Amino acid sequence: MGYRCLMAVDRDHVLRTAAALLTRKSTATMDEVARAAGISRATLHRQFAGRDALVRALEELGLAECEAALDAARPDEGPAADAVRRLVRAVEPAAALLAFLYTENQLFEGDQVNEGWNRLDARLTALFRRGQESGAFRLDLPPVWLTEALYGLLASGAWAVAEGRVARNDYTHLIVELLLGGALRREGS
Amino acid sequence: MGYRCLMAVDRDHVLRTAAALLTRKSTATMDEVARAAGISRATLHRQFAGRDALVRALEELGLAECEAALDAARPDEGPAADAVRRLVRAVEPAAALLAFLYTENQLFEGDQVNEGWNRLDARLTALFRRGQESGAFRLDLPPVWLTEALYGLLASGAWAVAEGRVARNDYTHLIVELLLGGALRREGS
DNA sequence: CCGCGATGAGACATCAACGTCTCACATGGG
DNA sequence: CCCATGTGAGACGTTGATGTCTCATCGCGG
Repeated sequence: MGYRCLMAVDRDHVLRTAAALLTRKSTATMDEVARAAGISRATLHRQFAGRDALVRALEELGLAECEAALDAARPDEGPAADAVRRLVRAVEPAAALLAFLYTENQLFEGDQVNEGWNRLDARLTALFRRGQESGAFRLDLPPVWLTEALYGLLASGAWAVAEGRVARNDYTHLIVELLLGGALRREGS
Repeated sequence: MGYRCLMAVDRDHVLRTAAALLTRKSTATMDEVARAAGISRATLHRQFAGRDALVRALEELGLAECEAALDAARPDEGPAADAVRRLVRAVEPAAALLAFLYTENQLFEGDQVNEGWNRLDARLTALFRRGQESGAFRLDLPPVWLTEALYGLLASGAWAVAEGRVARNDYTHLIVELLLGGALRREGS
């Protein structure tokens, strides 16, 4: 018996290929997704009941990667600003997928948003709140807004990189510096 | 003779209604768009050859509103930071439409992006560059990135408002303060 | 060598949106 | 009053993606 082990690795490969494709072309066909993954449409359909199931699986993948990045960033250790820096750096590989899911979720008109996003939002919001309470972050920008803005900047950055407007290596720096420091020069430096 | 004047006002009304609907549900049907505008699908088709034509028209509308907002903000007068503030305030009414077009354009895979966007990008980039050259903006964030980030924040803000996460009245303030000042408290204040 | 399971290729029906068409209506001007 | 124009309602064919199905093939273990 094969223990279905091959199916598992294939599934992950298909998922990541689909993520890479749908990130670039969010309206890609099931056939295109299958072709991109090097499998037939039939096999794709055997692993994911339909397009919805595929998107759901991508959602869980992106969510898991974000949570993993957040865990790796140790959001409760050290200055909040440094934690944000670590977080953005850690989440960079998943940024494109996150951008896809972020815009995709705009058309889930309130039906069922994966509960996982709420948990992730809560953790991010908590990080920003910690920054405020420690005196490092300003108080007139609500943690909820900072969370939302982080999503937006991650997506914008991913697209800017994809279109060649900014260098891939600058991605983390540009996002972190803008989110934390803003465009204005600081009086201190 | 009716001078076709009624068609003009109807066209504008349809366009704005479509903008409001597609902003919330980017996959809305032509039938839904027509119904939302209070007209029949046939009439909608008489005014816009197809869905593509409708999106193109929306693109021109959003572009025109952005250019108008930029004109009204007088981007060449006074401190660049104040100009950005005026710009965000002026572009707020068009923010939702801009958010729709911003994500919609992600799937124009390089074919034909309306030349108007390039002009708008150039004007925004020039504003940020002026801020750098005047010494007000930091130099390690390229104007191109600031432009891209502005789009992203405008979209994020529009969605956050639509979902009730932030108050509509705070929209301008939140975006401008984050874009210019960042999340960190400034040493000076 | 045989059989089992997974796969690829492709046919097939379904469905939703689209675009086009016709026809009836009603509204307003001549 | 009459007609021209714009409109609503709806039928119709087309298209593209989807989901399901069958069948031939291939690889691998027994």
